[in-house]
Amino acid sequence: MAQTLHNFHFEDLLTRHHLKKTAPRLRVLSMMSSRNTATSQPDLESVMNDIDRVTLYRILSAFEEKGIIHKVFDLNGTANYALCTSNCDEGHHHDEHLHFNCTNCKNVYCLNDMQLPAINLPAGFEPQAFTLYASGLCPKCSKKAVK
Amino acid sequence: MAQTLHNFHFEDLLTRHHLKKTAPRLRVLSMMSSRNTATSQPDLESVMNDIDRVTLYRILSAFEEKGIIHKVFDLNGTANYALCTSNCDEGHHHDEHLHFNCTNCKNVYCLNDMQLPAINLPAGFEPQAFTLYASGLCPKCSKKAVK
DNA sequence: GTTTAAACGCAACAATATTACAATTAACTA
DNA sequence: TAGTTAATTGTAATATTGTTGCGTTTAAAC
Ligand SMILES: [Mn+2]
Ligand SMILES: [Mn+2]
Ligand SMILES: [Zn+2]
Ligand SMILES: [Zn+2]
Repeated sequence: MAQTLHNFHFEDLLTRHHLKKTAPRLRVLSMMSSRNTATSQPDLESVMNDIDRVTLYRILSAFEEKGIIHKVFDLNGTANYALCTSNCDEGHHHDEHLHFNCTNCKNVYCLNDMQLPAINLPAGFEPQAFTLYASGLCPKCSKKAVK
Repeated sequence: MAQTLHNFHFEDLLTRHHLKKTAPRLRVLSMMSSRNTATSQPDLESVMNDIDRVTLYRILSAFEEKGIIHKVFDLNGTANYALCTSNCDEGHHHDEHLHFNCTNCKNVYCLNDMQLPAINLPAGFEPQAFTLYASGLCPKCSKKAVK
């Protein structure tokens, strides 16, 4: 996480997905990759406050469609966005990892390594995707709590 | 589900939680208990369109605080509400069951019997609650799909 | 350099949610 | 049973989040 990705990586990413390289898009990618947690819509909006809100929404939905980022709602129903690390395809994500929502700092962590256990459902239900959330204290906040 | 609950049950419920028995509250309880799926905020609002929106929000948050209902966001981030069946306490829910969101009819099902498997997290994370969602086709919609 | 589809910015609007305060009423008490 | 009061409701104003339509700009292709 917080791996040092350079601008040409993002430019590459955009080209591969047939998206024009534009300043707003590169900024969104750069911001997201600089964090080790997902970024909430309000955060995005305040940091990118010189980019039009509509443009931001369009960038986010384009990225999501292309499989570049995924959207996850936190416990308060707020949208959070994070880069996909699991080679998601256009229109087909497979980010079935655990999301951890800290009740203290509100951050949403993508725990990419945590695979979901097998779940079986009552007869009749035909599941296509699973999402697992955990909430509680993240490492930083649990340390503070000990003090 | 869709168990025939009578008005005096709800009145009882309200008294037990030190909530005044009012028409809007009884109607919300009655509506929710008549369904076997969670009720979305838009649904609630349109069915209860003669109750003020603010009142509705206040009823919902009061019920949630008291452990009478629980709130679950569907895949689109829309709030859905369902009665608690797991003896939730004031300020402390334990509705850790699976929620199934049908991609066709959009209904949210509380699968109260499905317990979550044990999940272990990376070091440092201190989970307090888990939430598991599945999406796909519900029994009704999967039947239709076969035709 | 020209062309053009894609992307952006702006304005208007829709949906969801919250806050402040005045009016009403369910529940308690005398 | 009437009177009192805190809880609840209604109303208005505002905030936040998200969408749509349309004119302008620009990255990319030729
Ligand atoms: Mn994630
Ligand atoms: Mn439920
Ligand atoms: Zn935290
Ligand atoms: Zn269905």
